[in-house]
Amino acid sequence: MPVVPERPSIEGLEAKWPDRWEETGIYRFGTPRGRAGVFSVDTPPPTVSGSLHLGHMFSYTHTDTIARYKRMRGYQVFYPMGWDDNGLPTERRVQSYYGVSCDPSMKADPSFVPPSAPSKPPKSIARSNFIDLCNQLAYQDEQVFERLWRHLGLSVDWSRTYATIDQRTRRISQLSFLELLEHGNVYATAAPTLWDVDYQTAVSQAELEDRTIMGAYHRIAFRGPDGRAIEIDTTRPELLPACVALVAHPDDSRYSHLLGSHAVTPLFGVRVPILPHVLADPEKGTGIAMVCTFGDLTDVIWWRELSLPLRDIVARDGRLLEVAWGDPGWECENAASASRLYREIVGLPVAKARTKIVELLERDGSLLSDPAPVTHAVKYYEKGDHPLEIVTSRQWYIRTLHLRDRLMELARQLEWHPPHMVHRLEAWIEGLNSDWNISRQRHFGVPFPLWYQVMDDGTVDYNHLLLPDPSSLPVDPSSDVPPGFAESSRGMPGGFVADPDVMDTWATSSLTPQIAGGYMTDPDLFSSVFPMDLRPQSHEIIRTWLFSTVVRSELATGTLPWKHVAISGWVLDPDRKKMSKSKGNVVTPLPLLEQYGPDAIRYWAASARPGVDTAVDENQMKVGRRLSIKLINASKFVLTRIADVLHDDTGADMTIHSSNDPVQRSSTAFSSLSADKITMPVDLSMLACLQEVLNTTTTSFEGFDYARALEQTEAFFWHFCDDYLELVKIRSYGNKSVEGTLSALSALATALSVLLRMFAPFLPFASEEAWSWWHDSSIHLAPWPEPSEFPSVSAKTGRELFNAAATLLSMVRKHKSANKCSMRTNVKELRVTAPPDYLDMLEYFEDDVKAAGNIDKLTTNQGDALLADAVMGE
RNA sequence: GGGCGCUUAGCUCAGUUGGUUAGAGCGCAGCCUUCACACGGCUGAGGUCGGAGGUUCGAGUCCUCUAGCGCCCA
Repeated sequence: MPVVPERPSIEGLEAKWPDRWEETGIYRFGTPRGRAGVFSVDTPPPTVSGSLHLGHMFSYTHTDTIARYKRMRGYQVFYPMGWDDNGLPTERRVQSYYGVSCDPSMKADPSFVPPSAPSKPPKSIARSNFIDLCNQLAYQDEQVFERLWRHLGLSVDWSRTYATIDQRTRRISQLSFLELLEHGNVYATAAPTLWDVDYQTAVSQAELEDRTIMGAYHRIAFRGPDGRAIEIDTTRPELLPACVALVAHPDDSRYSHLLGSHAVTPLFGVRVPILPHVLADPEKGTGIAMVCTFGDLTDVIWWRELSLPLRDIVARDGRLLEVAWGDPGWECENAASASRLYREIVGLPVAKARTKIVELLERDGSLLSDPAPVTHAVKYYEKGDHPLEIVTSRQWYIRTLHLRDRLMELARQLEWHPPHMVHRLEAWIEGLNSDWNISRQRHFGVPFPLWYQVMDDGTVDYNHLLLPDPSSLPVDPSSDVPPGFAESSRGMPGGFVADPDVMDTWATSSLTPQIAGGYMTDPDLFSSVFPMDLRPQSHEIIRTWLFSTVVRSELATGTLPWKHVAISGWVLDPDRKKMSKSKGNVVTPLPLLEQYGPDAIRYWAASARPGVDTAVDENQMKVGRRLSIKLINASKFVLTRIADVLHDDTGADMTIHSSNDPVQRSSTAFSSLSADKITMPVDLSMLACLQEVLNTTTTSFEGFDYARALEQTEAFFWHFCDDYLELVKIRSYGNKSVEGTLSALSALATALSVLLRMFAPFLPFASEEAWSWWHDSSIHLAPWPEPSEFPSVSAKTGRELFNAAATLLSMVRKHKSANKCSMRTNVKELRVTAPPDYLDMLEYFEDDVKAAGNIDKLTTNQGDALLADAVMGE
């Protein structure tokens, strides 16, 4: 039986409601009734390694307000949560948490027990034991995350949770790969690849970032065709042994006489061609550059476009490789001398090799001046600590370059909120310069579902793929065997070998609409939810997550994966600095949730405009907390008024614990109230104002502008409490006319019902609590308020009337405040001077203002402006 | 270097197609406690909208230039 508590409170609501919501399954998606009635959300799964920070609370709240609004609009809301647990972040977390490292060459230990404390130095363990630890730790983290999300009140359907490493995801990810393969959208090739030497894995364009670092130009002398020196500036002299050409701009008159001839490198005596290329920048250094395989991406372009030979000297660990000077591919003037010099640097990490080779050049007299410091932009893996190297290796690529025009078209078809965020994607597509490398030389990820034939001479035939039966997916090619082969022929002549790599984490997480929606596994579901209605995410992952998801959707279905994308800003620390672990200014959400309550955190989050970076602001949280309390108290007031006045002893739908003695009084109060009982012009006018606010709020929500919706609702609510409740308080007690009282109570009930529902997407706890005092079912399944719930409004009862009454009431308050009186102080006489149209309205609210202001007599005079002069009582 | 965004009260931010004396919250000041709310309420004082120029009867709102901050891309 619903009860209005005597002392309502927001304390403990976060412990009470999530369990009930779960028990009653109000957020379950259920069986779809067709695509039109569904609103589907493709939430980007948060990375579970590490901890949730306030930024997560922020952006996921934005999404939740939209989901709740759509649910109240009658949509079946498809809103699952996923965990992004595969990939490097989890590996790193396991390595540091347990103090272990993965050694793929070790055999699995079936009795392996994880170390209770991190071991130092890290203990090497087998790949399968390592993966077990990854799975275990990710699962633990996911439990913590889910509790936090529930605490925040996300209206997620937890029965549909997925993880990017789980069985279903691996199956869909591998199915999708085979589909790409079948349609020729993925290919493998040995090519120059951006490589992180610490993680020892390839890195894709999307994972790069430029960092400006200090370097130095070293001017070194090559021997020109006429024996004179050609001066070259380079920041990477250690790559001199890998030099394969010199390039100058074709229009650069300083070097045009040299083009087509050859130069000889210092120290190693290698004869290299001097060639023209437009990318040689005459402004840079001496204007003529050495091409090495490979110092940077421009080298790759020159190497490819000028058909230069390959001289690989950087190993995957970032150290210089052994080189056989004088052998084919390593021709030079004096192999013995080249070998002797190279021995000084072989095996060194590139940075050390650089120092050493500068010494050698200096000794040789080929270093023409002291190194000149420069700052320059260098490519890094976004998670890495050392500049990327470029190594040649075999990798799988998804074809994306040829899609550029189509992707641009798709980018513009998406509805962006806010719209200017489309530029981020356009700029990215514009700058695409390579196909998408999806091979990663890591462990905890989705393996490529394929093997290669080993020929009779023992070499691997990469052109001869061995594919699994799709029904057998997911497979792990390192332990499963291809159809028709036995495990005993693994690695043997005539047998097979597994592709050793796992897919880039984006290659899997780009499939979230397909994973959550059951692509190729649940066609009915998929057709009910795809393309998804909404993709919420933050702006820094537009080029990665959003982009890659659009690519995969286009390749799989030829459509966009979603209709709308809503971008959330970043959460900045209270000083408006970006939060980062290294700065130590990351704000953890749990203490704030406990201190202010989830509604307050949601209020702070929902107050931020879509896409706008927002500082952590505890003041806003306090305001949200106060709003929740106010909502509870106003609800108590309205419901108590209704029950106290209209109680009778026949019904049994409501119990009131009123002031002194908790008397149980039953009432059929609400059946006595209805829209047609609302007859008083002020009441009708207040509802007309509310209806207007409902209209604008609904429009805001339709445009995904939750912040404006909240602002509008909140502003009216304070107006309602400060002015309307005060105006009708006396009348609602029912000591004058029955008609006036019923009108006030009916209007209060209507307004409260509408306002609670308008707040429900933002303050799901407080609104549910107040709603539960007079309803059996959840407010979150209640319909969004509709115009038909409001009484019709005549010209006489238009929106001005309520505001006119509030203005006069405010003047009375101001007068009392200026005279340092209590608001209840008696006023003998209020003399109102006002224009005629105001005086016409006054008759409709005169009694209410007199009651609210404790005014004995109200007299009027006609005048130009509204004035009110109060004669105070004794 | 190219692009995007921001710059409005002490602070954090609204200001939708240009239109009456520019708004909110916080903070601040003053006042008010039986009768929904002290985990409160009321009232008030604070900006001429980064700068310069222009279009217009009229500009925070449009245009040009410019300064600073942030971000994206190269």
